[in-house]
Amino acid sequence: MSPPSFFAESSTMQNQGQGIAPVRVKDLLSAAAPLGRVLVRGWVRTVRDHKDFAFVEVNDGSCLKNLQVVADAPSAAYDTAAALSTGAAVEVAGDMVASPGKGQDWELRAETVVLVGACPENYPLQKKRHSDEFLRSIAHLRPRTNKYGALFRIRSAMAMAIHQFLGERGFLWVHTPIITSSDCEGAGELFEVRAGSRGEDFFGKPAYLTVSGQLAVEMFCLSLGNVYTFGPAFRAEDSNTSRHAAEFWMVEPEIAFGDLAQDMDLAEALVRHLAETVLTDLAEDLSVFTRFVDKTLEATLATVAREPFARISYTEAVDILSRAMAKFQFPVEWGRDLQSEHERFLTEVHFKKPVIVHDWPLSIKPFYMRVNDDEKTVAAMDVLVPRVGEIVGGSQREERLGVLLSRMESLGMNPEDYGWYVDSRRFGSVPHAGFGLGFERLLMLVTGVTNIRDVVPYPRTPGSIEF
RNA sequence: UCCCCAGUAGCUCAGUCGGCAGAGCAGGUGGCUGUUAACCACCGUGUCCGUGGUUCGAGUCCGCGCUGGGGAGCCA
Repeated sequence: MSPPSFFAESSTMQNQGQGIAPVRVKDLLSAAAPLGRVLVRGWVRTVRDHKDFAFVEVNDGSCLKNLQVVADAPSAAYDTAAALSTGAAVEVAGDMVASPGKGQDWELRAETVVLVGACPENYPLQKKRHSDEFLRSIAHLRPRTNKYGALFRIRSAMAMAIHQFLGERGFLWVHTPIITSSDCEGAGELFEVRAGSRGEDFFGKPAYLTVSGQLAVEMFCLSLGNVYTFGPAFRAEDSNTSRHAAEFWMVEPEIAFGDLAQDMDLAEALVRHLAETVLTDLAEDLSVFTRFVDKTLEATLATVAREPFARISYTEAVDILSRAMAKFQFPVEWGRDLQSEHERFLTEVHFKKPVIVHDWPLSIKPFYMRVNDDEKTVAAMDVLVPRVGEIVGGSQREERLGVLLSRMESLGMNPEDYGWYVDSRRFGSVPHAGFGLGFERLLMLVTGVTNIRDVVPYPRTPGSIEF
């Protein structure tokens, strides 16, 4: 049972419970023994009223299950309960007793039922399945459904698990800036930031929303040791797909004195740990997705969590794809980037589990990735997972000043624009490596949800910022 | 940004060859002694996405636009 509510004593809300501390439904339903007189607050999912009694299903968001409230007639509690409608907010006080009916262990025998907030008949959520498209149009109400309640509890738990996993391994969380000045971090179009009437004058130079905290966090890696960022990133790309959003969250660990092998080890350990966490700690919420979204989800997650990822070089990947009998729309040729269909073939058809592809052609990767001895490839790696595709992208960073400068030069970049970044290679440079894990793509992996818009509370995509 | 598909009641959808706008669910009313997305009976529901055109007549055919979805590119 969780600790008593912080608000138990200080609540200003007038309730009928005569000072009883409110209890969350999750704690009530998991109780081993009767809890006596309790107070519950939540939202009505459905009402079944009969002549002599009424059942009210109350959900307070703490867990998937509803609490069954029973009100006997004749009583004021019955009159209020029978008149409740789906969506109404209620406060119920009564005795927690073993349920004589089937389907639940406990139920709340209501002494008082208070209508906290009424809900009229034009409430959009009904006691039936709705399409994801419809629920997306009422994003402010969809967390009241079973599926999205479970989704956002899982989202919170995954974020917590990431902090815990990295924290336990000595990684420090660095809050890199949301507003940046570098206009060429090597990834995508930028959103420009303006300050009302002062415009660009506010910072004295153009400012943008960050596309990645990597360059900034590298500096802290070279001072604090192992570090990570975990926060929002923004891309102004006109991407209209189920896997892209203009605002999304990324986890970006950076390993001091680390190489590509350690980078792959950490990425694999993190993804496997998160899959295991969902399977073991979030089984109830996960069941929604196994039942209604993807019947094979648990098997897929078990494979992710418990089998080592395949690891192949880019050159080997090209070899496998060239020999594959599958017909690809796009040609496979050393030096070209892998297409979605190629990624899916590797992870879904060939290996049937997550695959790490490492050592990519230098010509298709950004300036900060470490050049290998062959001078044709860089120490980069992508983690590909079934259904989602690329979930992690990372590399060992180029720590040699001369090599970094010549890479920037050959890409037409001006090192003076990155003075602070280049400085780090001048003053006590060390090998280091890191990666970015797309948080929403991780959520798609662990829930089976196929549209990124459905794992974000209020999704932002081109032409869409309704909420 | 490109290709494809869709838009009809609050929701999910049917609507034949161009000829009076339909069903289920939700909602309302009543009934029901333990229900589980309860059940039974009865009741209401429309800018057929918008706009222009073809036609005696358009939900239906054609053009344009908007919105949503699927796929591609880019990427996390």
